Amino acid sequence: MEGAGNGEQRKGLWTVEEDIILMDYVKVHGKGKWNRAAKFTGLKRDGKSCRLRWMNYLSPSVKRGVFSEEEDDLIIRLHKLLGNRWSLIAGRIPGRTDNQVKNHWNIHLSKQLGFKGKYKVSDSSSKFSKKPDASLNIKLSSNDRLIPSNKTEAELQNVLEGSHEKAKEITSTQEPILTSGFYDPYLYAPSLMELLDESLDFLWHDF
DNA sequence: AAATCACGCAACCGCAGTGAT
DNA sequence: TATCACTGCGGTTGCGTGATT
Repeated sequence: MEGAGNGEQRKGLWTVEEDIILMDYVKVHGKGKWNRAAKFTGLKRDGKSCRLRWMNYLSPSVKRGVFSEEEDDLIIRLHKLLGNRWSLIAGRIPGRTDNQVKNHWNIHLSKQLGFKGKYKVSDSSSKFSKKPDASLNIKLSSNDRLIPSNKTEAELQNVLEGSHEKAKEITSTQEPILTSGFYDPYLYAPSLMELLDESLDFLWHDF
């Protein structure tokens, strides 16, 4: 990573001043239109960089700190089900971003589960070179998603959405508990994990 | 104390999908 | 319908820092 950019675009780590400018912009104009945000604020960053900074760091919904065992477990289960669909996995783990989940997987969980080093694409020409074991009856969608062959992508989404709704029901019937200013869903871990197991059973039935 | 190594994380890159014109 | 701008995603890179030699 280079420091201050040569000319127009700045790259590398964000400064506190840049963070404040971006936060102020979002406070007033809301999220989205990141290219416009970059121009409007005068930040020498492109829209993608602004978006990434907000999504992964500045957003108040981002939970920081170490991953709990429950989160690890959830990631492992969801990864088994979904493959490297980090955004989908992160979407089921409140407060965690796809980047966090991806990093955590590559650094900790892949080793823990005996993957050889962190996952690397062996052939740069192939974005998704890590194909599933052919002996497993897995099909790949147009996006190379891992989907049990007897389930459609829509079914998969429905089940996950259903789980999400159920999870909301479960959590809404219990007293919300804040940990360090963040709502900690894993205080409800038993119910949520049972729910996930149900979903996994459904998806992998006859698989 | 200095050099080296390994790890963790933030950020970049390229590509694909989607919506607006 | 075609084109373009924007957004989102996954893979990868490289910096910062603590541990080890």
